[in-house]
Amino acid sequence: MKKNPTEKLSRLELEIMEVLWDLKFASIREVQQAIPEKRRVEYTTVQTIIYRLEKKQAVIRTKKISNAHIFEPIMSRKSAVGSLVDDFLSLFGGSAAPVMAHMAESGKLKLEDLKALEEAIKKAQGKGN
Amino acid sequence: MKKNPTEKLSRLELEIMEVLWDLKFASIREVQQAIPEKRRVEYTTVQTIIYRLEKKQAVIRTKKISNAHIFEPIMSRKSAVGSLVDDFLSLFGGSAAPVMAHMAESGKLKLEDLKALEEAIKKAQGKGN
DNA sequence: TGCTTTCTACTACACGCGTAGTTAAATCTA
DNA sequence: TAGATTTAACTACGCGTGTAGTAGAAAGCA
Repeated sequence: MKKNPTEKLSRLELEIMEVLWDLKFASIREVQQAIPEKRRVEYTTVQTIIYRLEKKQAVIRTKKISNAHIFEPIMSRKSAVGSLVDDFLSLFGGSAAPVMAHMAESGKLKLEDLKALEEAIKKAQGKGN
Repeated sequence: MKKNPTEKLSRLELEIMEVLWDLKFASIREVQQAIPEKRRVEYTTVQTIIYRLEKKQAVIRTKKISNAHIFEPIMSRKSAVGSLVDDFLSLFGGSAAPVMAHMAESGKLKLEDLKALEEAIKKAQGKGN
């Protein structure tokens, strides 16, 4: 009954995980520097978030280079995004259709997107069957 | 520069708005009773949320029946859902495609859903052009 | 070896949210 | 009209999140 697999990440936690998924491993300073200037936050803020990610078992510290710890992601991007999506869909009863409909209506979804999606779904179903 | 149009609603706020959109108007007690037993919360909790919705300009109290206030939604479902969707998409750079892709991959989106969506998009685009 | 820089570890704090208790006023009922 | 019921109005509180400060240890440099 453990609930740790795929704990939900917050906005900033996700942003930092993106950096780590990209770099594979990094120190806190490196993560901070890798955040686009527009959204960059203080070193200690990044530190706090990474510690929280550590508690959530999304990252681990693997080694120490001089006096800096090196962190690596252990939660996969797929599972992180997945739980965010699930959580969001749960607001609408758990099904994707109404959300999609809204995106379509507001022009966020284009026909090309749908074409690509159909392919993806066909592929996924092929795998499933 | 007012930021009130379409303030973001939380999970519970949304649930209560759903009730109000459905009933058109209701007292706090009526809202509470309308929430499915599984998720029903205390009267005072509903009250607190409705007060917060009032501050966010999502509902207003229109009249008083004996000693109970009657509330009505003034934020539209469309704009409420819209800002939630936008907010969520902003986690992924604001575009819908990656989110869709994940839903497709995890089987949350079916081909039938896509068919329906295509229709919706065509209709919306027709309107747009 | 002592000064400077950098990083760690810890703490703080405000705000939103979910949740609900308390107190008092208004209304209903016997 | 007095007691019971229902509302309203206010307050509280813990958790998650974004944000960062501070103190002290470690490492690099002169």
